[in-house]
Amino acid sequence: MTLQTALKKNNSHYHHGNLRQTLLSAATHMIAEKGIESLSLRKLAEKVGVSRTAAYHYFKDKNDLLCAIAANGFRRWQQSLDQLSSNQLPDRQKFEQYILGYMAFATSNPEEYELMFGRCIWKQSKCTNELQDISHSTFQRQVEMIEYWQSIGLVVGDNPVRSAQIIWGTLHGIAKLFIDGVYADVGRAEEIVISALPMFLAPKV
Amino acid sequence: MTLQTALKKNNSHYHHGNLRQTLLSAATHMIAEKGIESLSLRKLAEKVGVSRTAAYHYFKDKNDLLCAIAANGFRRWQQSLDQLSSNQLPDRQKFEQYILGYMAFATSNPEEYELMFGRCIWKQSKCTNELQDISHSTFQRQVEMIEYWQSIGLVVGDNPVRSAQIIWGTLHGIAKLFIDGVYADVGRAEEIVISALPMFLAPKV
DNA sequence: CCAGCATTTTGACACTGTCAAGATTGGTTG
DNA sequence: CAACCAATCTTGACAGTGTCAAAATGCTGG
Repeated sequence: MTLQTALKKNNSHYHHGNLRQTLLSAATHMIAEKGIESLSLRKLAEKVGVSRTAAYHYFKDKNDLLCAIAANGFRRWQQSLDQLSSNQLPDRQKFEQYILGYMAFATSNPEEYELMFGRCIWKQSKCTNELQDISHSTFQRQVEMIEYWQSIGLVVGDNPVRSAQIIWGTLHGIAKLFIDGVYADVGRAEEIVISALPMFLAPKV
Repeated sequence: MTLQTALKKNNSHYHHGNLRQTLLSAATHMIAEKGIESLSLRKLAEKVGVSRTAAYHYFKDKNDLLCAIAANGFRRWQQSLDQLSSNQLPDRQKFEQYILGYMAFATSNPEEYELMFGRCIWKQSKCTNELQDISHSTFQRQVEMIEYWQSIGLVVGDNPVRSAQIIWGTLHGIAKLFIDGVYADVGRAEEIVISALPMFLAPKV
């Protein structure tokens, strides 16, 4: 195409250089803007200024690309957890921050969140090894955090895995009801999750 | 096509008679079998033995068809609630049955559940009036049930709407983690939700 | 300078949802 | 009974999708 050729003349490389990264971030932006289901490889390619099948050299599939985006999401969330772990707040506040942080992460990147925890990737069980690994280690880490909060008597229950499942389930459920549009007004999510907090805390002695 | 004509000769009607209902139940079965995303109007039409665009006389859209299926789901769930309301169990058991019933409904009709509460319909806010109405009345009803359980001191909290949101959120979250395949082994769902039950109950006086 | 390699493009295919226009039929009215 | 009408269903067509195979392009080491 003449347009494409002109564009390439301008940027002056047929070999893009870092196409994989470019595709990833463009796709991430498009998804955040218009939603997962309206991302097509062809529109993505056009946006990046490359031919429709160029992505196939870096990603096996469309699914493979989505997995990579989800993996990035897990990395970002892990950084959030790092930051939380390293601050000096008392445990009770830390737990509260964890809850609020989870909700904030989910509601401010709803499409990425959907990719990370939604049916789109997990249901068809076509999950990349990379994604498998990082998600597992994230889950593991959350269990450990809750295990600690439980061991010091902050959180109810005697089975840490079980408590983690329930707490995570609650956060996930509330987040999803908002993200998926069943509940309107995402602003209320924080409010709700704060109300739920006492439910998780062990009765004061 | 000769084949179609032959088939029609056999069944001997060009006018199907109750195509709408036939489409609905065929679609419901296909979805339950192969998942929402692998339902196409064309495959559905072929299965029913009708041309690809026949459905458009009864449903505005593919989305419209999905909404109708979801609405049926809500009707089924309301029947479950009817049955629950009309039995003679003590309140505590009734609440437990509600929790277990919700989980059973969700995990035994995962695709229908996804249609009822998932992003597919709600997110794009292209929800039928019919679906809007029946879902609203279902939500309302659940709030009323929880309001009652709260008024008799069985369930924690002082704000019934809020409690309903949280309890529903928890159930929804756990259900979805299984349905979407984040957690494997759906059999464990019931186990988990039973562990969560005490969390909802007011401390015994 | 050229061969080989990584990278990108072109062409093609099957599949999807959906619209407009035509074909077929059963029921109603004269 | 016949003729029309409205409901119902089909055909044709179009744009969009993911993906594969084969070709084209540019870079790099010998």
